Amino acid sequence: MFSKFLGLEPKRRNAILNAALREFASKGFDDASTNVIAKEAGISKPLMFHYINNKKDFFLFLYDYCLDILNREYFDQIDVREKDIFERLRQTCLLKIQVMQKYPWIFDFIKIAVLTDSDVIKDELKKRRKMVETSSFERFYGDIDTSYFRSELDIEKAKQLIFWAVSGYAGQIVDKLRSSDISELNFEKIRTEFDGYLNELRKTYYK
Amino acid sequence: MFSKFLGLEPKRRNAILNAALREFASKGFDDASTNVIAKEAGISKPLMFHYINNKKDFFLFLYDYCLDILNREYFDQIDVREKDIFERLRQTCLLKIQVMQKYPWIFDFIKIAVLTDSDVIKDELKKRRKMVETSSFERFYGDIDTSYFRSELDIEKAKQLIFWAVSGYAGQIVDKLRSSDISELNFEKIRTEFDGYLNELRKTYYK
DNA sequence: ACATTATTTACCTAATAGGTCAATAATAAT
DNA sequence: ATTATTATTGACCTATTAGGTAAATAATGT
Repeated sequence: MFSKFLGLEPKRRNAILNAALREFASKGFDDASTNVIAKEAGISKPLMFHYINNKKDFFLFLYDYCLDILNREYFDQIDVREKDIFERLRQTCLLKIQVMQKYPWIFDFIKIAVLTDSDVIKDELKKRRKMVETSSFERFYGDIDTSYFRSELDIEKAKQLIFWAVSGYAGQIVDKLRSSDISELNFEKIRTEFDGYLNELRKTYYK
Repeated sequence: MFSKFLGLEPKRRNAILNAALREFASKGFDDASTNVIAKEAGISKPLMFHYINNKKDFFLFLYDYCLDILNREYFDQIDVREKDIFERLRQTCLLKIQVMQKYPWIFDFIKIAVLTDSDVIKDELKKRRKMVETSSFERFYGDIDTSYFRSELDIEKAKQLIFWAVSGYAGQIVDKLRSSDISELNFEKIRTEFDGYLNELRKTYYK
Protein backbone atom coordinates (compact mmCIF):
# COMPACT_ATOMS: atom_id res chain seq x y z
CA MET A 1 0.00 0.00 0.00
CA PHE A 2 2.83 2.35 0.78
CA SER A 3 5.16 0.86 -1.80
CA LYS A 4 5.49 4.21 -3.53
CA PHE A 5 6.76 5.74 -0.31
CA LEU A 6 9.03 2.82 0.49
CA GLY A 7 10.49 2.85 -2.99
CA LEU A 8 11.75 6.41 -2.66
CA GLU A 9 15.42 7.19 -2.44
CA PRO A 10 16.38 7.16 1.26
CA LYS A 11 17.19 10.85 1.42
CA ARG A 12 13.75 11.98 0.36
CA ARG A 13 12.01 9.20 2.23
CA ASN A 14 13.71 10.22 5.45
CA ALA A 15 13.01 13.88 4.82
CA ILE A 16 9.29 13.16 4.60
CA LEU A 17 9.47 10.68 7.45
CA ASN A 18 11.17 13.04 9.87
CA ALA A 19 9.04 16.00 8.90
CA ALA A 20 5.93 13.93 9.55
CA LEU A 21 7.19 12.47 12.82
CA ARG A 22 8.01 15.92 14.07
CA GLU A 23 4.69 17.45 13.12
CA PHE A 24 2.63 14.55 14.48
CA ALA A 25 4.74 14.27 17.62
CA SER A 26 4.51 17.92 18.49
CA LYS A 27 0.91 18.64 17.49
CA GLY A 28 -0.88 15.31 17.74
CA PHE A 29 -2.84 13.70 14.89
CA ASP A 30 -5.77 16.10 14.68
CA ASP A 31 -3.79 19.33 14.87
CA ALA A 32 -0.94 18.21 12.66
CA SER A 33 -0.98 19.82 9.22
CA THR A 34 -0.13 18.00 6.02
CA ASN A 35 0.77 21.38 4.51
CA VAL A 36 3.44 21.86 7.15
CA ILE A 37 4.79 18.36 6.66
CA ALA A 38 5.12 18.80 2.91
CA LYS A 39 6.75 22.19 3.26
CA GLU A 40 9.24 20.96 5.81
CA ALA A 41 10.03 17.91 3.73
CA GLY A 42 10.81 20.26 0.87
CA ILE A 43 8.23 18.96 -1.63
CA SER A 44 4.84 20.08 -2.85
CA LYS A 45 1.69 18.84 -1.20
CA PRO A 46 0.30 16.97 -4.22
CA LEU A 47 3.56 15.09 -4.57
CA MET A 48 3.41 14.11 -0.95
CA PHE A 49 -0.15 12.91 -1.35
CA HIS A 50 1.04 10.96 -4.36
CA TYR A 51 3.20 8.97 -1.93
CA ILE A 52 1.06 8.79 1.18
CA ASN A 53 -2.55 8.17 0.14
CA ASN A 54 -4.13 10.21 2.95
CA LYS A 55 -3.40 11.63 6.38
CA LYS A 56 -4.96 8.85 8.41
CA ASP A 57 -3.38 5.97 6.52
CA PHE A 58 -0.07 7.78 6.61
CA PHE A 59 -0.19 8.08 10.38
CA LEU A 60 -1.04 4.42 10.81
CA PHE A 61 1.65 3.42 8.38
CA LEU A 62 4.16 5.53 10.31
CA TYR A 63 3.14 3.79 13.50
CA ASP A 64 3.94 0.34 12.14
CA TYR A 65 7.01 1.52 10.33
CA CYS A 66 8.46 3.23 13.40
CA LEU A 67 7.81 0.27 15.63
CA ASP A 68 9.77 -1.83 13.15
CA ILE A 69 12.62 0.63 13.17
CA LEU A 70 12.63 0.74 16.95
CA ASN A 71 12.58 -3.01 17.25
CA ARG A 72 15.45 -3.44 14.82
CA GLU A 73 17.59 -0.51 15.86
CA TYR A 74 16.79 -0.20 19.54
CA PHE A 75 15.03 -2.97 21.43
CA ASP A 76 16.80 -5.84 19.70
CA GLN A 77 20.17 -4.17 20.19
CA ILE A 78 19.97 -4.12 23.95
CA ASP A 79 22.18 -6.71 25.58
CA VAL A 80 19.87 -8.25 28.15
CA ARG A 81 22.72 -10.31 29.58
CA GLU A 82 24.14 -7.14 31.08
CA LYS A 83 22.73 -7.15 34.60
CA ASP A 84 24.53 -4.13 36.02
CA ILE A 85 22.01 -1.30 36.10
CA PHE A 86 24.52 1.40 35.26
CA GLU A 87 26.01 -0.50 32.36
CA ARG A 88 22.51 -1.17 31.13
CA LEU A 89 21.56 2.49 31.42
CA ARG A 90 24.73 3.53 29.67
CA GLN A 91 23.97 1.17 26.85
CA THR A 92 20.32 2.04 26.38
CA CYS A 93 20.84 5.79 26.63
CA LEU A 94 23.71 5.92 24.17
CA LEU A 95 21.74 3.69 21.84
CA LYS A 96 18.76 5.99 22.16
CA ILE A 97 20.84 9.04 21.28
CA GLN A 98 22.14 7.18 18.26
CA VAL A 99 18.64 6.37 17.05
CA MET A 100 17.56 9.93 17.66
CA GLN A 101 20.34 11.26 15.50
CA LYS A 102 18.68 9.47 12.61
CA TYR A 103 15.06 9.99 13.68
CA PRO A 104 14.90 12.85 16.20
CA TRP A 105 11.17 12.52 16.86
CA ILE A 106 10.58 8.80 16.69
CA PHE A 107 10.24 8.21 20.43
CA ASP A 108 7.91 11.16 20.90
CA PHE A 109 5.85 10.05 17.94
CA ILE A 110 5.31 6.57 19.36
CA LYS A 111 4.50 8.04 22.74
CA ILE A 112 1.86 10.33 21.23
CA ALA A 113 0.47 7.51 19.12
CA VAL A 114 0.02 5.40 22.23
CA LEU A 115 -1.50 8.15 24.34
CA THR A 116 -3.67 9.89 21.75
CA ASP A 117 -7.43 9.90 21.98
CA SER A 118 -8.19 11.27 18.54
CA ASP A 119 -11.46 9.74 17.33
CA VAL A 120 -10.10 9.21 13.84
CA ILE A 121 -7.27 6.84 14.72
CA LYS A 122 -8.07 5.59 18.22
CA ASP A 123 -9.84 2.42 17.17
CA GLU A 124 -7.42 1.50 14.42
CA LEU A 125 -4.52 1.92 16.81
CA LYS A 126 -6.21 -0.22 19.40
CA LYS A 127 -6.47 -3.07 16.91
CA ARG A 128 -2.85 -3.11 15.95
CA ARG A 129 -1.41 -2.31 19.32
CA LYS A 130 1.39 -4.75 19.87
CA MET A 131 2.68 -4.75 23.37
CA VAL A 132 4.39 -1.39 23.51
CA GLU A 133 5.72 -0.41 26.84
CA THR A 134 4.36 2.86 28.12
CA SER A 135 6.74 3.32 31.00
CA SER A 136 9.74 1.58 29.44
CA PHE A 137 10.76 1.05 33.02
CA GLU A 138 9.70 -2.47 33.95
CA ARG A 139 10.64 -3.94 30.60
CA PHE A 140 14.17 -2.62 30.75
CA TYR A 141 15.07 -2.66 34.38
CA GLY A 142 13.07 -5.50 35.85
CA ASP A 143 15.78 -8.14 35.71
CA ILE A 144 18.92 -6.39 36.86
CA ASP A 145 21.31 -7.64 39.49
CA THR A 146 20.65 -5.84 42.75
CA SER A 147 23.34 -7.51 44.85
CA TYR A 148 25.76 -4.62 44.38
CA PHE A 149 23.41 -2.14 46.01
CA ARG A 150 24.20 -0.87 49.46
CA SER A 151 22.33 -3.08 51.85
CA GLU A 152 20.42 -0.39 53.73
CA LEU A 153 18.62 0.76 50.57
CA ASP A 154 15.08 0.13 49.42
CA ILE A 155 15.92 -1.51 46.11
CA GLU A 156 12.76 -0.59 44.23
CA LYS A 157 12.91 3.03 45.29
CA ALA A 158 16.61 3.16 44.48
CA LYS A 159 16.06 1.79 40.98
CA GLN A 160 13.30 4.26 40.38
CA LEU A 161 15.41 7.19 41.60
CA ILE A 162 18.35 6.17 39.45
CA PHE A 163 16.05 5.91 36.45
CA TRP A 164 14.61 9.35 37.08
CA ALA A 165 18.05 10.89 37.55
CA VAL A 166 19.31 9.46 34.29
CA SER A 167 16.12 10.51 32.52
CA GLY A 168 16.78 14.03 33.69
CA TYR A 169 20.19 14.00 32.10
CA ALA A 170 18.85 12.39 28.95
CA GLY A 171 16.13 15.00 28.69
CA GLN A 172 18.74 17.71 28.76
CA ILE A 173 20.70 16.06 25.97
CA VAL A 174 17.58 15.63 23.88
CA ASP A 175 16.82 19.33 24.21
CA LYS A 176 20.30 20.10 22.94
CA LEU A 177 19.92 17.60 20.12
CA ARG A 178 16.84 19.43 18.97
CA SER A 179 17.96 23.01 19.32
CA SER A 180 21.41 22.74 17.79
CA ASP A 181 22.19 21.12 14.50
CA ILE A 182 22.52 17.44 15.12
CA SER A 183 25.73 17.10 13.15
CA GLU A 184 27.66 19.67 15.14
CA LEU A 185 26.99 17.97 18.45
CA ASN A 186 30.03 16.53 20.17
CA PHE A 187 29.06 12.95 20.76
CA GLU A 188 32.34 12.07 22.46
CA LYS A 189 31.95 14.84 24.99
CA ILE A 190 28.43 13.77 25.82
CA ARG A 191 29.63 10.24 26.43
CA THR A 192 32.30 11.25 28.93
CA GLU A 193 29.95 13.66 30.69
CA PHE A 194 27.35 10.94 30.90
CA ASP A 195 29.92 8.49 32.27
CA GLY A 196 30.78 11.08 34.90
CA TYR A 197 27.19 11.13 36.12
CA LEU A 198 26.92 7.36 35.99
CA ASN A 199 30.07 7.02 38.08
CA GLU A 200 28.68 9.45 40.58
CA LEU A 201 25.53 7.36 40.82
CA ARG A 202 27.58 4.20 41.18
CA LYS A 203 29.48 5.73 44.07
CA THR A 204 26.29 6.62 45.87
CA TYR A 205 24.20 3.52 45.32
CA TYR A 206 26.76 0.73 45.30
CA LYS A 207 28.71 -0.63 48.22
CA MET B 1 -7.38 47.77 31.01
CA PHE B 2 -8.45 44.37 32.25
CA SER B 3 -10.58 45.77 35.03
CA LYS B 4 -13.63 44.02 33.63
CA PHE B 5 -11.87 40.68 33.91
CA LEU B 6 -10.45 41.41 37.34
CA GLY B 7 -13.83 42.54 38.61
CA LEU B 8 -15.44 39.18 37.87
CA GLU B 9 -16.53 36.88 40.64
CA PRO B 10 -13.58 34.58 41.42
CA LYS B 11 -15.28 31.42 40.23
CA ARG B 12 -15.83 32.65 36.71
CA ARG B 13 -12.54 34.51 36.61
CA ASN B 14 -10.64 31.36 37.52
CA ALA B 15 -12.64 29.29 35.05
CA ILE B 16 -11.58 31.60 32.22
CA LEU B 17 -8.07 31.88 33.61
CA ASN B 18 -7.46 28.16 33.84
CA ALA B 19 -9.09 27.43 30.50
CA ALA B 20 -6.81 29.99 28.88
CA LEU B 21 -3.68 28.84 30.67
CA ARG B 22 -4.34 25.30 29.59
CA GLU B 23 -5.00 26.14 25.97
CA PHE B 24 -2.02 28.48 25.67
CA ALA B 25 0.28 26.15 27.58
CA SER B 26 -0.55 23.12 25.51
CA LYS B 27 -0.81 24.72 22.05
CA GLY B 28 1.33 27.84 22.24
CA PHE B 29 0.12 31.33 21.41
CA ASP B 30 -0.41 30.98 17.65
CA ASP B 31 -2.17 27.64 17.71
CA ALA B 32 -4.30 28.32 20.76
CA SER B 33 -7.96 28.91 19.94
CA THR B 34 -10.11 31.50 21.63
CA ASN B 35 -13.13 29.39 20.68
CA VAL B 36 -11.76 26.52 22.71
CA ILE B 37 -10.96 28.74 25.67
CA ALA B 38 -14.48 30.19 25.77
CA LYS B 39 -16.08 26.78 25.42
CA GLU B 40 -14.00 25.27 28.17
CA ALA B 41 -14.61 28.24 30.43
CA GLY B 42 -18.33 27.63 29.94
CA ILE B 43 -19.20 31.01 28.41
CA SER B 44 -19.91 32.29 24.93
CA LYS B 45 -17.17 33.77 22.82
CA PRO B 46 -18.62 37.30 22.62
CA LEU B 47 -18.86 37.42 26.39
CA MET B 48 -15.28 36.37 26.73
CA PHE B 49 -14.18 39.03 24.28
CA HIS B 50 -16.21 41.47 26.34
CA TYR B 51 -13.79 40.74 29.19
CA ILE B 52 -10.49 40.24 27.42
CA ASN B 53 -10.18 42.83 24.65
CA ASN B 54 -8.29 40.60 22.22
CA LYS B 55 -6.14 37.48 22.08
CA LYS B 56 -2.77 39.17 22.15
CA ASP B 57 -3.52 41.55 25.01
CA PHE B 58 -5.07 38.70 26.92
CA PHE B 59 -1.95 36.60 26.62
CA LEU B 60 0.27 39.45 27.76
CA PHE B 61 -2.06 40.21 30.62
CA LEU B 62 -1.97 36.57 31.66
CA TYR B 63 1.80 36.65 31.63
CA ASP B 64 1.97 39.52 34.11
CA TYR B 65 -0.90 38.21 36.16
CA CYS B 66 0.62 34.74 36.50
CA LEU B 67 4.02 36.07 37.44
CA ASP B 68 2.31 38.00 40.22
CA ILE B 69 0.51 34.91 41.40
CA LEU B 70 3.71 32.88 41.32
CA ASN B 71 5.66 35.51 43.21
CA ARG B 72 3.02 35.78 45.90
CA GLU B 73 2.06 32.15 46.23
CA TYR B 74 5.28 30.38 45.32
CA PHE B 75 8.60 32.23 45.23
CA ASP B 76 7.92 34.44 48.24
CA GLN B 77 6.76 31.45 50.28
CA ILE B 78 10.01 29.57 50.05
CA ASP B 79 11.99 29.66 53.24
CA VAL B 80 15.47 30.50 52.02
CA ARG B 81 16.87 30.03 55.51
CA GLU B 82 16.40 26.31 55.09
CA LYS B 83 19.81 25.12 53.84
CA ASP B 84 19.22 21.37 53.83
CA ILE B 85 18.68 20.38 50.21
CA PHE B 86 16.12 17.71 51.00
CA GLU B 87 14.10 19.93 53.26
CA ARG B 88 14.23 22.61 50.62
CA LEU B 89 13.09 20.20 47.93
CA ARG B 90 10.32 18.92 50.14
CA GLN B 91 9.13 22.42 50.73
CA THR B 92 9.27 23.65 47.14
CA CYS B 93 7.68 20.55 45.68
CA LEU B 94 4.78 20.44 48.07
CA LEU B 95 4.28 24.14 47.56
CA LYS B 96 4.28 23.62 43.83
CA ILE B 97 1.65 20.92 44.06
CA GLN B 98 -0.46 23.24 46.17
CA VAL B 99 -0.24 26.02 43.59
CA MET B 100 -1.04 23.56 40.83
CA GLN B 101 -4.19 22.46 42.56
CA LYS B 102 -5.45 26.00 42.08
CA TYR B 103 -3.84 26.68 38.69
CA PRO B 104 -2.89 23.37 37.06
CA TRP B 105 -1.24 24.93 34.02
CA ILE B 106 0.42 28.02 35.42
CA PHE B 107 3.98 26.68 35.39
CA ASP B 108 3.67 25.32 31.86
CA PHE B 109 2.15 28.56 30.71
CA ILE B 110 5.05 30.64 32.01
CA LYS B 111 7.50 28.20 30.51
CA ILE B 112 5.87 28.46 27.09
CA ALA B 113 5.66 32.23 27.36
CA VAL B 114 9.37 32.38 28.04
CA LEU B 115 10.34 29.97 25.28
CA THR B 116 7.89 30.98 22.56
CA ASP B 117 9.02 32.56 19.33
CA SER B 118 5.65 33.65 18.01
CA ASP B 119 6.13 36.84 16.01
CA VAL B 120 3.02 38.40 17.48
CA ILE B 121 4.11 38.45 21.10
CA LYS B 122 7.88 37.92 21.03
CA ASP B 123 8.85 41.58 21.14
CA GLU B 124 6.28 42.57 23.72
CA LEU B 125 7.40 39.76 25.97
CA LYS B 126 11.03 40.77 25.60
CA LYS B 127 10.21 44.25 26.87
CA ARG B 128 8.48 43.15 29.99
CA ARG B 129 10.67 40.19 30.79
CA LYS B 130 11.54 40.45 34.42
CA MET B 131 14.23 38.06 35.46
CA VAL B 132 12.42 34.77 35.23
CA GLU B 133 14.53 31.76 35.82
CA THR B 134 14.47 29.26 33.02
CA SER B 135 16.17 26.42 34.80
CA SER B 136 14.82 27.16 38.27
CA PHE B 137 17.87 25.25 39.40
CA GLU B 138 20.47 27.84 40.28
CA ARG B 139 18.02 30.21 41.88
CA PHE B 140 16.67 27.58 44.21
CA TYR B 141 19.57 25.34 44.99
CA GLY B 142 22.61 27.58 44.69
CA ASP B 143 22.97 28.39 48.37
CA ILE B 144 22.37 25.11 50.14
CA ASP B 145 24.59 23.62 52.81
CA THR B 146 26.75 20.91 51.30
CA SER B 147 28.61 19.87 54.43
CA TYR B 148 26.30 16.92 55.06
CA PHE B 149 27.21 15.30 51.77
CA ARG B 150 29.41 12.25 51.74
CA SER B 151 32.93 13.48 51.23
CA GLU B 152 33.81 11.38 48.21
CA LEU B 153 31.05 12.96 46.11
CA ASP B 154 31.26 15.58 43.41
CA ILE B 155 28.91 18.11 44.98
CA GLU B 156 27.70 19.80 41.83
CA LYS B 157 26.95 16.52 40.08
CA ALA B 158 25.26 15.20 43.19
CA LYS B 159 23.00 18.25 43.47
CA GLN B 160 22.08 17.96 39.83
CA LEU B 161 21.31 14.25 40.13
CA ILE B 162 19.17 14.81 43.20
CA PHE B 163 17.29 17.54 41.40
CA TRP B 164 16.66 15.32 38.39
CA ALA B 165 15.51 12.43 40.55
CA VAL B 166 13.03 14.60 42.40
CA SER B 167 11.87 16.16 39.14
CA GLY B 168 11.13 12.67 37.91
CA TYR B 169 8.90 11.99 40.86
CA ALA B 170 7.26 15.40 40.57
CA GLY B 171 6.57 14.83 36.89
CA GLN B 172 4.75 11.63 37.75
CA ILE B 173 2.59 13.41 40.29
CA VAL B 174 1.80 16.19 37.86
CA ASP B 175 0.62 13.65 35.31
CA LYS B 176 -1.70 12.18 37.91
CA LEU B 177 -2.91 15.63 38.89
CA ARG B 178 -3.92 16.27 35.32
CA SER B 179 -5.50 12.95 34.44
CA SER B 180 -7.58 12.39 37.57
CA ASP B 181 -9.89 14.92 39.11
CA ILE B 182 -7.78 17.14 41.28
CA SER B 183 -10.13 17.01 44.21
CA GLU B 184 -10.10 13.23 44.53
CA LEU B 185 -6.32 13.08 44.79
CA ASN B 186 -4.98 11.89 48.13
CA PHE B 187 -2.63 14.67 49.10
CA GLU B 188 -1.62 12.98 52.36
CA LYS B 189 -0.58 9.82 50.58
CA ILE B 190 1.52 11.74 48.11
CA ARG B 191 3.30 13.47 50.93
CA THR B 192 4.30 10.27 52.68
CA GLU B 193 5.34 8.64 49.42
CA PHE B 194 7.41 11.68 48.57
CA ASP B 195 9.02 11.63 52.01
CA GLY B 196 9.89 8.00 51.40
CA TYR B 197 11.84 8.91 48.30
CA LEU B 198 13.49 11.88 49.98
CA ASN B 199 14.62 9.66 52.83
CA GLU B 200 16.05 7.21 50.38
CA LEU B 201 17.99 10.02 48.75
CA ARG B 202 19.18 11.26 52.12
CA LYS B 203 20.47 7.80 52.95
CA THR B 204 22.45 7.63 49.74
CA TYR B 205 23.88 11.13 49.54
CA TYR B 206 24.46 12.06 53.19
CA LYS B 207 27.09 10.68 55.52
C1' DA C 1 10.52 11.99 -31.28
C1' DC C 2 7.79 9.72 -28.27
C1' DA C 3 6.12 7.49 -24.05
C1' DT C 4 6.43 7.65 -19.32
C1' DT C 5 7.30 9.30 -14.82
C1' DA C 6 7.96 13.05 -11.59
C1' DT C 7 6.34 17.27 -10.01
C1' DT C 8 3.74 21.48 -9.52
C1' DT C 9 0.10 25.20 -10.26
C1' DA C 10 -4.31 26.20 -9.50
C1' DC C 11 -8.17 24.93 -7.56
C1' DC C 12 -12.21 22.56 -4.69
C1' DT C 13 -15.24 22.52 -0.39
C1' DA C 14 -15.56 22.50 4.45
C1' DA C 15 -14.02 24.14 8.68
C1' DT C 16 -12.04 27.35 11.74
C1' DA C 17 -9.63 31.55 12.85
C1' DG C 18 -10.24 36.22 15.48
C1' DG C 19 -13.69 39.36 16.20
C1' DT C 20 -18.21 42.18 16.16
C1' DC C 21 -23.25 43.74 16.02
C1' DA C 22 -27.59 43.71 17.24
C1' DA C 23 -30.88 41.40 19.72
C1' DT C 24 -32.33 38.99 23.94
C1' DA C 25 -32.39 37.76 29.02
C1' DA C 26 -31.69 39.07 33.57
C1' DT C 27 -31.37 42.38 37.13
C1' DA C 28 -31.91 46.89 39.54
C1' DA C 29 -34.24 51.27 40.08
C1' DT C 30 -38.32 53.94 40.01
C1' DA D 1 -45.34 47.19 36.92
C1' DT D 2 -42.41 49.60 34.07
C1' DT D 3 -38.35 51.34 32.81
C1' DA D 4 -33.24 51.68 32.55
C1' DT D 5 -29.24 49.07 32.71
C1' DT D 6 -26.25 45.23 32.59
C1' DA D 7 -25.10 40.54 31.27
C1' DT D 8 -25.18 37.37 27.73
C1' DT D 9 -25.72 35.20 23.31
C1' DG D 10 -27.03 33.85 18.21
C1' DA D 11 -25.88 35.02 13.87
C1' DC D 12 -22.75 36.80 11.18
C1' DC D 13 -18.20 38.98 8.95
C1' DT D 14 -13.76 38.18 6.36
C1' DA D 15 -9.51 35.80 6.05
C1' DT D 16 -7.04 31.68 6.43
C1' DT D 17 -6.24 26.93 6.54
C1' DA D 18 -7.77 22.24 6.42
C1' DG D 19 -7.47 17.73 3.52
C1' DG D 20 -7.38 16.55 -1.02
C1' DT D 21 -7.45 16.43 -6.43
C1' DA D 22 -7.40 17.35 -11.75
C1' DA D 23 -4.88 18.78 -15.15
C1' DA D 24 -0.93 20.77 -16.94
C1' DT D 25 4.12 20.97 -17.10
C1' DA D 26 9.00 19.30 -16.52
C1' DA D 27 12.15 15.68 -16.56
C1' DT D 28 13.69 11.31 -17.98
C1' DG D 29 14.38 7.04 -20.59
C1' DT D 30 13.96 4.74 -25.10
